[in-house]
Amino acid sequence: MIAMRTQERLIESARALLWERGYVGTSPKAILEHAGAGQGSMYHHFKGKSDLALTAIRRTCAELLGTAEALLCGPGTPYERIEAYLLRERDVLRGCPVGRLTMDPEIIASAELRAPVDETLDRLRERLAGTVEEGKERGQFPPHLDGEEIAATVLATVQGGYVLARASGSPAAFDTGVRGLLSLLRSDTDQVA
Amino acid sequence: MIAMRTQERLIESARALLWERGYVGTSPKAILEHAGAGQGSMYHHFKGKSDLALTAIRRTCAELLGTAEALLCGPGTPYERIEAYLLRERDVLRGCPVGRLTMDPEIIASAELRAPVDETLDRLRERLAGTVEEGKERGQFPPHLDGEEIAATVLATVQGGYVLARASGSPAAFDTGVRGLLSLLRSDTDQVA
DNA sequence: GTCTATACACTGATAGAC
DNA sequence: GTCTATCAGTGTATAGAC
Repeated sequence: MIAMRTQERLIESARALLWERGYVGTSPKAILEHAGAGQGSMYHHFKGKSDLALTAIRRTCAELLGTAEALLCGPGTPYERIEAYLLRERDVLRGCPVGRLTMDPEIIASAELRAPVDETLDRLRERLAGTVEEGKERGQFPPHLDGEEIAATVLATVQGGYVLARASGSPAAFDTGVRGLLSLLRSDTDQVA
Repeated sequence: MIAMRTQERLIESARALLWERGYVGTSPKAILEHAGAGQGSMYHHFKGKSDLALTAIRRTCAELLGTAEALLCGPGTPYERIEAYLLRERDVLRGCPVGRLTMDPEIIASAELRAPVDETLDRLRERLAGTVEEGKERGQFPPHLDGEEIAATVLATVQGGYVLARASGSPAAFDTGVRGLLSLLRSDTDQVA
């Protein structure tokens, strides 16, 4: 945080605290202390808490979408790309920095704050759905599977995996759920390139 | 709330607010106002906010577990029971009253508050795993599926379904994810009683 | 048992000095 | 741009009257 401008430190501090404590659980004071800034700085660069949060959330969403799309548009067969997305390294116990926001009452109550979250998960679903459809065309997945449905299942398994892991205090439950999903997808996979 | 004793009204008010706003987002004042009680009542019946929350959480966990086990131990084949659990009526946009607590930093930071959440989701997984294993014995599911893994996948799909639904502001995403999961389970199902 | 009164820190925001 | 000072309201908890 040392070599950043104050505005930048505020955004990064807000991102970290929103991930850890959510919107309701994050106070301007906590952000300012984390950023090493005085009370007035935030109100110079942003209209208030929600304005700073919106900037932070948009950046987090963009980053997450970039990471996921890189894997889903990368090399390999459709199954392999979905597998890569599911098995990618994650800080499981911290939860999903985007998904966790959906449990925050003030994020859901604000159309503006919810919008980037909605858009991010929606694009991820589209990308996953496209990958499944491509797998069907290539004969890797059977035609009776629905791309949109499987996409939602894959994304839900990931988001719910975080819930199970955090409840148990261990990443194991996340991995177990993912392995189960992969075994179901493999059952349907003709091992064809 | 009219015919209840004050203590009971406090617990039910805490349950409602914890579901809607989480632990961090729920203040004693809000609980007292919702319950129509004065400031002192809560501190007569409970040691403080966390003590009341613990009582409320335990009751919510017991209720959820009861509902789920009734379906998973009910009539029908293993597949049908899992289907009944997945398709049961839910207030999807409100989220899971137990699962949402895992995104609360103060619940996770407290071993005492996290314990009932952990135990509830763990028992649910065990019950689901047993159901899958039973399906394997009966020849309804193929032997290569792992009961524990599929149980985690099923539970994660439900928990993650809430996330997708709340993000999009519509229950549709939950249903889509569940349909995808059921289609994967059916692919592996020999339609045998 | 339930109430009001009170305490003290924190919340989100503004004013104005530098 | 950043700071300190200040504000009205809220958060969690206690004291003590009834």
